[in-house]
Amino acid sequence: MRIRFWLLDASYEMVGGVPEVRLWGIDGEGRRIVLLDRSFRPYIYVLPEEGAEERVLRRIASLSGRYGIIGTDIVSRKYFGKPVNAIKVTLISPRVVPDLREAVAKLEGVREVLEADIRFYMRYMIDKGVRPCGWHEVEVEEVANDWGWRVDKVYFARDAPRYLGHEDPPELRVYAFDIECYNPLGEPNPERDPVIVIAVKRLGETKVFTAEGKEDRSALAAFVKDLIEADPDVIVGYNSNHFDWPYLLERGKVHGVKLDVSRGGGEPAPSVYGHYSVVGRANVDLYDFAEEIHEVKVKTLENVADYLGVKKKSERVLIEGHRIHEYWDDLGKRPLLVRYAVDDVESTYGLAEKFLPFAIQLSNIVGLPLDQVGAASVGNRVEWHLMRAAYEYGELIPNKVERPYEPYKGAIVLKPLPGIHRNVAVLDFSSMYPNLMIKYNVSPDTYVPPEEVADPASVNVAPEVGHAFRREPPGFYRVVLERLLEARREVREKMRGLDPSSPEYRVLDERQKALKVVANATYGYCGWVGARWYKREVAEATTAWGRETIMRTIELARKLGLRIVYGDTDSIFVVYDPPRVDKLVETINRELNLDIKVDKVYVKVFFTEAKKRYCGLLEDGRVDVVGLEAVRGDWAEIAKDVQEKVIELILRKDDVAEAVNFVRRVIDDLRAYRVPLEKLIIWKSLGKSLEEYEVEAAHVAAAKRLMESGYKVLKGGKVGFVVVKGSGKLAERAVPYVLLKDVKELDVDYYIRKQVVPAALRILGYFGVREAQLLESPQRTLLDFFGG
DNA sequence: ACTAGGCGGGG
DNA sequence: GTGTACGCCTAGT
Repeated sequence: MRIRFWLLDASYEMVGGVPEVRLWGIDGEGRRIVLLDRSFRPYIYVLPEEGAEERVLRRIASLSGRYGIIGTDIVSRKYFGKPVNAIKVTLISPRVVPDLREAVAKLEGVREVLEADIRFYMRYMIDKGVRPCGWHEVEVEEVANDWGWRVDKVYFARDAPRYLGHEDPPELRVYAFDIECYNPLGEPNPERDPVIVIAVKRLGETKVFTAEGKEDRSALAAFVKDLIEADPDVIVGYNSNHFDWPYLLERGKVHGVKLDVSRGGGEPAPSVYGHYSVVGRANVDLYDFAEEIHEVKVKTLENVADYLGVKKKSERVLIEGHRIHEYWDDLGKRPLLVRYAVDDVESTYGLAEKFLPFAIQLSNIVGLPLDQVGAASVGNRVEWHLMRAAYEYGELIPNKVERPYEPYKGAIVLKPLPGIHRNVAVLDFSSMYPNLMIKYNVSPDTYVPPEEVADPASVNVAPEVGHAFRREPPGFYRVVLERLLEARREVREKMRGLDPSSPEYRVLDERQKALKVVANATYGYCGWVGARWYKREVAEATTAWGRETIMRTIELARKLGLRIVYGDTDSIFVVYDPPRVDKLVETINRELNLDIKVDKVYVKVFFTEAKKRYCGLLEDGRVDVVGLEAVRGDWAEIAKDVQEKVIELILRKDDVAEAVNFVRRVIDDLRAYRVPLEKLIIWKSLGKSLEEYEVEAAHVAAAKRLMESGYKVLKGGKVGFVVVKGSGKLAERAVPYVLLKDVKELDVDYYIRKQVVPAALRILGYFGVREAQLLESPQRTLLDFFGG
């Protein structure tokens, strides 16, 4: 019998002494299935020293019995592009691989042991061309569900699954959950504090399980029962890998309640990249995807849901985390806490609808299972994509090696022409670094050390740095990047014929975004010292060619009579003259064989003296703010608001006087404590743990005060503080806003002189406005006095 | 008056 | 644990 299935999750177990790969999925009729394959065996590669093949082979053979080796074959592969003979050592059990690796590495004549650190089910998927979040077909035999797995069908594979494609993903059953914990002592402790509310949501239904007083055993059990009954394909939470799951599991231990919610039996288990694995389902922590939204500074669930239009903050219950226990203890307020949990779980479910389509495409492209792809770092995503490509390309996968950090030169940023410019076009190279790597065949396997360059005509030599790369054959990075960019072109081509509101269009759009993300991240990856395919020369040559490209573009633009006002990395800003710009685009296309296009046109754009800081009014009326305080997360909201308003008045109305008066009014409000506390909080993140700091910065001092008050402050966390009156350093006056007792303690003068005034002057200074002017009294209108 | 540490956002 | 360039704050000398 032949079936089609869409792959959701992969796992393996040893059964009767052999490894059994389990592919959990959904078939063409919507049945949940598991496919068992016992035919695959783990292997590693041994790279012998020159001429040592036979010797090493014999030595490995002598280890056979001890390690369960069932095959040793000499195979031809490539290693950094060079043909090599490697010994492929096949064995029975994946569990023995680490030991075998160590034993073999010690043998005389062994240069390197490769691919001994690849998880067994990943190895299976790579070798069989099986892809998560994609359709496959396979010849099967149905078998009895002896273990009581939570699936409709259990099959034995009679041959290898054949990958069909990623189109038409099935309808997934999504289950969102969120817990609230009793926390009278600040941070809740799972050994002591009960889970008081568990809110869950699936399609069309929201439920709440609550503790009885401080007794949460039955709530826990009811949650487990509900989850099993819902039988979701995807379980989503917000920060669930780092809070909800570990907390629930601890509570389960306290009560002896097993959180046996997987499809194969068993609890969620800590796994790679810090995620929890629920066998047969995809456990996705949406926080991983929210992290990539840079527009939201403090990535709480309510902020992210608000930003994405999933649930407005104004239309939901908000409770400060440290007050949750008060709402539980006060029976009158308990319904509010329940509503809060429901708002949270509805937000989580809404985020799943926003993020999952992208996550699914990313998973399919890089080959990591859906539950891992979000948790994996960018570097790991790129690397898995490369590892898959390496297999197809006959290239051995290099080991991870520890290397010292080596800095190298990056891109060019032009000095802006300060002031206001009208009608400015921004010209952008599309995917500049990937295209340069393709164009010049930049790759670790095409790199030719200086002493080995025999024929200068056969290599591309990078400007400034002089690194040489063979023109032919195509390097590994070229092959991979060409494939990605080509796939993206095809997807975008298909999108053209579709209705943008159709589900098909949405899927394709998410796919093209994922393809772009992976292509663009590949350059950063190649310059990361932790990368398997790291090569400093590759990264260094790529940026050198980037600098050359932008400089030649500037030259060409000038020759065409275009006036350049700014440029950064892969873009130039020119006074828009359509015929000349068209000519430039065409010339670059022809002479550099690269694609540049008009990305946007500013009706007006304003530059200060500083690079990477400007603002502009777009043709459609929107205002872009780049790099300025208004868009930075480490300035008080009041300063950001003021700057944004000043920018609007300058760009839209050319009204300096009105802008000045606006700033004066805000200063006046500050002096009278008429500004809400939220607008005075300064958020900064902790780049390291508190002990590691060399200087006592304000946010570090504030974090220490938080710690003393019983809050947990971790590396990577954000600290919100306000500045209070007093003498001495800022650090001595930085108080966590949650600990502020009276707003009258606030140092409004600090906010005026160090926040509002500098932010306003960054713009207004260019128009001759000085600090003293801003500090004068505002002209108040009647409206201001009578509740305007 | 100066440098260094620290941070965040940009391309 | 993707890269470098950049500006600007405060601490510290």
